[in-house]
Amino acid sequence: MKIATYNVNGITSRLPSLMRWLNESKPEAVCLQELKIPHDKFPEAAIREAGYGVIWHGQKSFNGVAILARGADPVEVRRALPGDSDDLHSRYIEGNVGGVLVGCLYLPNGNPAPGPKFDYKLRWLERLEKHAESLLATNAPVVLAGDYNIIPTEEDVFAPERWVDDALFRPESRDAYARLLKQGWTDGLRRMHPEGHIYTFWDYFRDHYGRDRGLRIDHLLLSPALAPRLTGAGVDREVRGWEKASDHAPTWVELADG
DNA sequence: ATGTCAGGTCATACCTGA
Repeated sequence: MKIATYNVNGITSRLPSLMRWLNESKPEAVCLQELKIPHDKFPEAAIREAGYGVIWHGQKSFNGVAILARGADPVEVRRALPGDSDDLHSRYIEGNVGGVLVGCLYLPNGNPAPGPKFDYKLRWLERLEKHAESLLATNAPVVLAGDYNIIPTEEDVFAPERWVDDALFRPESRDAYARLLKQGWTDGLRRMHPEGHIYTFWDYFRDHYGRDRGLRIDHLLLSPALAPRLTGAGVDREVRGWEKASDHAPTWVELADG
């Protein structure tokens, strides 16, 4: 099965591209981020007409996450990251798809750093680490997929020296990502492609896509029960070049039947 | 410093977030 993550940067603007990509790529499960739409305005009918069941958690203007499942309805487990009931951002949803527990996340950007937004990012990361640990303790096949807003290493950014003060590349962010891997999670893209630049995001500014000045910030982390089934991984980077594209490209892993 | 999207509003010009 193919499991993908795609930050759509506004599902209203991206609906035609999303439909085209679903039809061409036919992933079994998809995590969407940055829906940027009120919960009751989500285009559920269009998604279902494309052959996907869906659960989502919208929010006016910002954030918003969804899980799509081809020919089935995801079975929702939770729609918030545990650990702070006062955090009302729609940034996490979790559900079962085809025997795999899928956690769909949109990690806070955190800029400017330092500052309250960066503090929020670090608190969110602490909660994610705690929840990820509890998921590992179940020994279930789990994928934590989404826009992490973290550049894991210097290989994952076009000009690392320019990003040292950015919340996406600060040591605190990279260290948290490294701690997730140390827990036992496998970075699907890097496991299949250990060397070289892989980008999932290109800024709208200054023709970054045309000049391939990108970042790798969309990740799919596989639990030890799932990692042995990994057979492929990639980025549908041509989608970033389509008309009215998101600044992110769909990113995916392929898994053998369990 | 530059500059581009998307969504929203005390809207047709600015604001925030990214």
